[in-house]
Amino acid sequence: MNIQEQMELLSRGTLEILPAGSLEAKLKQVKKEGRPLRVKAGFDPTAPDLHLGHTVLIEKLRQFQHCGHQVIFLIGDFTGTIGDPTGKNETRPPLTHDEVLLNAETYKEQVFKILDPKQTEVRFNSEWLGNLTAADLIRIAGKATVARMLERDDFEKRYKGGQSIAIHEFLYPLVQGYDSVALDADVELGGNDQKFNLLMGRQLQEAYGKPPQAVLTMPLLEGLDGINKMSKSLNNYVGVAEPAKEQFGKLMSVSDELMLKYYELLTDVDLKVIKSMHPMEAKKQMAARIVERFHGEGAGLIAREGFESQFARSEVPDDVPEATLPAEDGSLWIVRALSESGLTASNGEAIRMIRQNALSVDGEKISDKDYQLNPGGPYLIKLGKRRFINLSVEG
RNA sequence: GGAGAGGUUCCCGAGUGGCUAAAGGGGGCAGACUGUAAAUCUGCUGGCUACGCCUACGUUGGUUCGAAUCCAACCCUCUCCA
Repeated sequence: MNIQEQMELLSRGTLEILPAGSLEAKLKQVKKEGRPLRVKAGFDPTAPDLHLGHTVLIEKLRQFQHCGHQVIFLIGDFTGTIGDPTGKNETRPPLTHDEVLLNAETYKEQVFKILDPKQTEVRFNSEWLGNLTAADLIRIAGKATVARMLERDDFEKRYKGGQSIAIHEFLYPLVQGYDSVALDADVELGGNDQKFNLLMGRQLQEAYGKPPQAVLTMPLLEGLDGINKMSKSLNNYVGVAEPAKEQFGKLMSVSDELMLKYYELLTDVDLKVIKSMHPMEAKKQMAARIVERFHGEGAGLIAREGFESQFARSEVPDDVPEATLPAEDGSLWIVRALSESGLTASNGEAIRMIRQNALSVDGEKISDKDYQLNPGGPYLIKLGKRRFINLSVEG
């Protein structure tokens, strides 16, 4: 692929290339040197699952590979073990190194559904960060200023908004930037929220006498709520490893407006075509496409059929879980059945659901909270639209 | 180190002695409707086989018939000054 073609592919969907023209310059340079680009992207292994938000970046990495370049999939195991000690609203328990490594394993598994392992170098930043001395760290810290740190959008907001900023949070960008120094990255890829950190990488590379990396930022994918960025902690995500049915259902729950953004960032379909379609049909196709990507050919159609049967025609899905509970005094109180089987979190919730007319047993609406199940079954218990269980009662 | 503000339920945020399981909003869940787990509207949103009991307003004690509300000590956060 010539440089022109590469630029076209690589810049599609990107928000910014910093500094402008740097990527093209890098491409020309490595071509002259007869080597591939070293393209770095970092991932924080604080949760075991990758979600669609991450795949925006991973897709882009794959495109780099398609152009023949070397991808460095960097796992932030060192930073992950420190955890986020802001402590106030989001007290995240710091992970142990073992937990982080375990998460990293699942990352690899998931990420190679998209990336080519032969062109991927998986690295852990504890390799070099773990060996830094206090003196080293202070030397790195000397390369940046507080005023510069406060330019970062989220720091500025928190600072002005009277929220706490712990000192070590200033160290994060530095440490992350140092990764680029250690890895001799030519290009670093990140979400738009990482822009500051990515640029810090440039600054540090220069300070250490190395050529500064080109920076590529990608738009952040909004979560299912359409407001916040997709993240596990906000529970507005679609996980790469989730069951097809679950992914499909979640994708169907996005607003019509958000659907367009998903098409834009997660597919290569022409948006004009989508806008001319019926929104429901467009959404079903979007969900199916994405499901196919992670579950293989045909999975999208199966998920779609399951969805239509369960929600459009109110049929019972075919994978209803089974459970057995013992009777008490000859029968089983329905409220206890619901809470014990895990359909509801408590008796109180079960009673509320019944009062709201959400319960049916074997297709019959039950509105009496004192309803008893006789020994036998299995009873098909349905709570709301999505919770099912086949429950047997042991006499 | 000094002066001030503050810590409330999943989140934000009212509440300054009993009417407070605690306004309002968000989120979540349910119902109706539909074009879908969109949108909209309505309701519910600590636990307990429950007209009652238990647990909850940073922590621990205290005052009081009675405390999220008053007092004391402590912990934590923010602002200004140094």
